[in-house]
Amino acid sequence: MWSNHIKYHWHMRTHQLVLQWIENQLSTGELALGGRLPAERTLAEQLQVSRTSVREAIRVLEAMGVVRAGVGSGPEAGTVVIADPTAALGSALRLHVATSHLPVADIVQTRILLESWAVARARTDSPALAEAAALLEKMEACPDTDEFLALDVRFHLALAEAAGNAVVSAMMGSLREAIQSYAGKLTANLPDWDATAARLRAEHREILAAIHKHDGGTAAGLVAAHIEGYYKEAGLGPRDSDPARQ
Amino acid sequence: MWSNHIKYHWHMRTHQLVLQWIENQLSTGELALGGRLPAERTLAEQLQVSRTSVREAIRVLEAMGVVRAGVGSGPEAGTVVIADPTAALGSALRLHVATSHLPVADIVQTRILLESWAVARARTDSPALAEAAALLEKMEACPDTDEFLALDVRFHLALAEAAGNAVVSAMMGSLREAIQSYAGKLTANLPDWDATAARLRAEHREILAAIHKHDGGTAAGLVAAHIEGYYKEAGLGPRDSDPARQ
DNA sequence: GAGGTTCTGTGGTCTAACCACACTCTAAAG
DNA sequence: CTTTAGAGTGTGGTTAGACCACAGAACCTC
Repeated sequence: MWSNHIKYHWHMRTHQLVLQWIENQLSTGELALGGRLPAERTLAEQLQVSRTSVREAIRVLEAMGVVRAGVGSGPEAGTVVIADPTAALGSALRLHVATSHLPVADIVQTRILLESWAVARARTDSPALAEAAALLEKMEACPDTDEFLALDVRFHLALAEAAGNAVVSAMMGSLREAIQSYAGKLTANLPDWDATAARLRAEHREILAAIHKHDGGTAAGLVAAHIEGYYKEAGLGPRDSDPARQ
Repeated sequence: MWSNHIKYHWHMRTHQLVLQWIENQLSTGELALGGRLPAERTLAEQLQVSRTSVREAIRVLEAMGVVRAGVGSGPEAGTVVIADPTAALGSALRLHVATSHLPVADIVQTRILLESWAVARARTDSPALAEAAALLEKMEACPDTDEFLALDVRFHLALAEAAGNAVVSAMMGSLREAIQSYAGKLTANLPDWDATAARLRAEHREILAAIHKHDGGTAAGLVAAHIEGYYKEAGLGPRDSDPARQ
């Protein structure tokens, strides 16, 4: 995005230079996950720029989930490299939804796409599946609606992770916030929450069972129907909700 | 991401406050697409923070593709609200690929997933399809390999847009950089580029034809085979490359 | 009226301070 | 000797104020 744009007369802004330097360090492996960036003042001196510019670059990386900044000293302090792709995608999605340029219906549709794909190829031995099962247990005896929804989102996230595709997992994770936010609003439209919750639990069990029977196709269909059914029941179905099919 | 973290003793950083304020303005519609933020100095005074903090917030928004900052005066100047979801996702993906936490194989796999889904439900009357056809024409007489690849990426991007899902389009767009970067590297492994290029063109035509015949299923299959075939020919197939199926 | 010239407001950058924090070291107290 | 209270050190967080480059607008001069 920043570099590679062969625009002559393009005066690269200073913080982008810092960004480029750090990205290069990441590419060459000189900076790896868990590694720490030089202190802001040090880095500023090294690159011959002001600390301000260094900080702007770090803010961007932080928003992207690439680093985490911590004050003080010790292992928790300093600016350390992390890997949280979800952070960037999630914030970006939320912001663009705020500008009304990413319709909620599209998000639901995308969720169905990603999730049905993921369960269709979920690995039976994935630890994420075990986590999903555990979450399902918790949901069995969960009286609170909000807590139930939170668990529900985590359950679906776990399903998405079971396919073992980091990009798909990250994208699903980034939808999490958006999903939880309006899923909560939708419960108000439901006539009988207890009945709905019971149905959701039952459907979750069916999905897990299908996965364990290595019946990916069925699992995908169940997931699609599950999500679709919820939004339809709440009166806000995606504009075209059947999953990827061919 | 920023708020909602119910951590007591959590001192929100100043630039996050600015971020929150701006996001709120976007949500309520007081700031809309094409609108201009108050000048940095003005905003700093309004929110009773330093200009530095305002700038850090703006840097983040800029990286997310939410605003564009321009110097000088006139319509091109100032900090303007834009909508470029691709920017955020693209940069984030590139950075996380740099940290080796998003395997290329996963990206290819995700590309196949999104793209085959998109063509399966492409709207025949979509302007994106017309653009795809135009790009195809250009590729017919394109001697340069790099240029051909650039056109190829744009062609596939247009296909993804034809489904009319903004989120899917944004995600595909964000993969663009990553795709083009290693697609270029892969050409070195090809024994006969001219032959390959001819085949790719032919496959593109088939895909477009299938879409226009409203045969989404066939189109999806063709796209999957098309992408998969290329990477296999170059000796770097995704680890599991068949598209969503049920 | 056409052509410069100055004015004004914008973001871009830098410096130099100060703060809060969390660990580390040290020296006094027991 | 152990414990503990305090100073020391290095980190990011924040601020104020200054200066620059830029681009349009308003103003003059010819």
